[in-house]
Amino acid sequence: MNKKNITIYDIAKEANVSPTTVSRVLTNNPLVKESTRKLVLEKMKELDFTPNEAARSLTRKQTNMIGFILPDITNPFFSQTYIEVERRAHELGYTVLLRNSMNRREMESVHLREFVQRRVECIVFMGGRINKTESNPQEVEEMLEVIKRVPMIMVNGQMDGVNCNCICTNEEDGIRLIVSHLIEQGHKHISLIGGEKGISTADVKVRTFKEELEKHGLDFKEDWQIYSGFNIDDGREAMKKLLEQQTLPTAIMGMNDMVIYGALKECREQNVPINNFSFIGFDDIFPSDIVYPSLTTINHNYEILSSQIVKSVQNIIEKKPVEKNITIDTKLIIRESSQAKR
Amino acid sequence: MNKKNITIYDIAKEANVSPTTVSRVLTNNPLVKESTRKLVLEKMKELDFTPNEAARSLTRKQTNMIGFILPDITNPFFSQTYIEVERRAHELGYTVLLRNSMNRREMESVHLREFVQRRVECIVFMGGRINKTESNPQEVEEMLEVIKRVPMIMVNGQMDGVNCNCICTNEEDGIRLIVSHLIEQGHKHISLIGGEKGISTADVKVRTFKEELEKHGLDFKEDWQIYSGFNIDDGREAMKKLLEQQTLPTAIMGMNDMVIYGALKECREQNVPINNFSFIGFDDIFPSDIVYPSLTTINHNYEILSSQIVKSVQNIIEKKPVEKNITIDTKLIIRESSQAKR
DNA sequence: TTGTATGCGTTATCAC
DNA sequence: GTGATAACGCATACAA
Repeated sequence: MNKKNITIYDIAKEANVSPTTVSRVLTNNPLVKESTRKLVLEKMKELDFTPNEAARSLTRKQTNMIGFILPDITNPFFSQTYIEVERRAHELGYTVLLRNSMNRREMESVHLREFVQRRVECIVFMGGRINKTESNPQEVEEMLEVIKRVPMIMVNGQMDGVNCNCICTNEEDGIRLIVSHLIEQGHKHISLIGGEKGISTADVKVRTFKEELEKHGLDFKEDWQIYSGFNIDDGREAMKKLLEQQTLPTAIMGMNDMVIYGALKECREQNVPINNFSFIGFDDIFPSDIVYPSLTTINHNYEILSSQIVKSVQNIIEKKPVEKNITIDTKLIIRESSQAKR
Repeated sequence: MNKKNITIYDIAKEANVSPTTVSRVLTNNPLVKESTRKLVLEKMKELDFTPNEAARSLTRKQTNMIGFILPDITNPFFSQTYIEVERRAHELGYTVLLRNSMNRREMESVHLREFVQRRVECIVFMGGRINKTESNPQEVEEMLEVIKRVPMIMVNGQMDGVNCNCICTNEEDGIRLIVSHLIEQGHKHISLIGGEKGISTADVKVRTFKEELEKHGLDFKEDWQIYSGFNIDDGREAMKKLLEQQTLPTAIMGMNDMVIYGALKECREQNVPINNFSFIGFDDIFPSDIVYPSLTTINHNYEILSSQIVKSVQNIIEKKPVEKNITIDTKLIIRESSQAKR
């Protein structure tokens, strides 16, 4: 904020009308005569006037802001989701506030508090606390406090004890698509690497994975399901452990694409031919199309996901009915890494 | 904003003090007795009070917001820069508003207008109009209008006729590092692909590239410098054209990493051995460490870059002296793609 | 230390 | 169609 702030009073004076009238043209009130509207607009241009959004928010009791908390925008999974939300929200006149939590609880708390303070009209939450299979009581309580003040949408997660809108990828189905695909390709020995026990997205995948193996009459081999984490290095670590085993699988699924990037890296490091395995990721983030071999993976239908998010946001803000739980179907993207071998 | 908004007046009543006193504890004014401060805080907790940021902004005439316009947050180059800025700004109590312009001028205008309206205290600008070698007069004029109201920092760009703070990567030096490295590796036939004529970052690189070749007594071959764009597909396209040539280079530099990802892809598509060439990118975005072969490239020193951005933001807002033009040195990251061949 | 009065820049409610 | 006037929720100058 600079020097002399010019306000609707200044415009009013210049245009020989009341501040009210100026306000009316600002709000596109049709009750104002065309000629005076023109005059006012002219003066606004002349004086380089821009309405103060803080003042507007104060009186209208709405900020047109929505808050978006996610773990890490440098992860393409999140940026691909975020950018679509931003675009669509913008079309509806909403400004989105992005905050990275780095999956850290204090960060989440700080951001939540700020959002409440700034009176965002809806919060979109991804990652962190809403991805724990067993939710932490303190975190639950905090969420409940927040939800009393501002509506929230949880994306790809939920919290027991927090009744709130959820929009989730159908991860179970994603896993089914993968297993079916691998079996079609003739695989009987499948590994699942990465993720972390207690993180719901990992638990769900492991559970479904087991179910699917059983359904198809395949054995689940404990040693081939290796937790490690969700990042590239975690993928390397898991792959390293896997390669130490006596017998090896022929196909390797990752908790996400990142993990597989790491696995590929580890193979190269150890001079293990990439072709020994079929690799499949999860998320279909953009590098999966450019790594070598390009990665077969599960796509989240980002457009649908983000459009659902924004649609829910809008309905919530406008107090229209909203589906509490929305599931987004995934699709299998087949690339080089899972082509039939030998 | 929900039901009955509770305000400092409600707290005041509950605590039997004046609203002023409540305001004082909100602003950490030390003049308030410890016991009453405690009482007030207690009541605030009891009533679940959160100060209204819009109201605060209005009276204090500061919003603690900074605006950040960049082309596309899904591009790791930008997200890697952005996230560091967000983190550091947050430590200083600033909220950053992120806006994607998709390099589109109208988008930039819309965002600029919104920033002015929301009274952000500083704008950080990347990409789009500030990367044109010849700046558009209308865009210049708009920028001047904006700058009159809110200070701006241009990152990796500038505009003739707009006197404003600039923080730029030393791209010339980056190119020099690359050429030297390639020559050390014994290369005499070097190509530069991607980018777009008229975009300053491309023009600068091409110019420096020519200078460096000459300096080292190598010929600049017109056919080996191929414009196409900055994305993966543009890289493919350029590589395709290159492969149609009679004689081929032994080393290929890209305008950025993305372009090289595309080039690698095209080679595979055409069954051209990757090993025929040394590849070098620019930016060191994260997939460069996981593509195959991992990509030698130029790193922007993201920590230094972002810390400089935030430092400048802070100085500008606090009206301390600021260096108008800051240059950030790059560093060469050597990976597999440029190891000596044959 | 604490309280009163006023301003911040809009919008909304009336009345004219 | 237009104009006073009162909110909106907080901070600050000035008093006490």
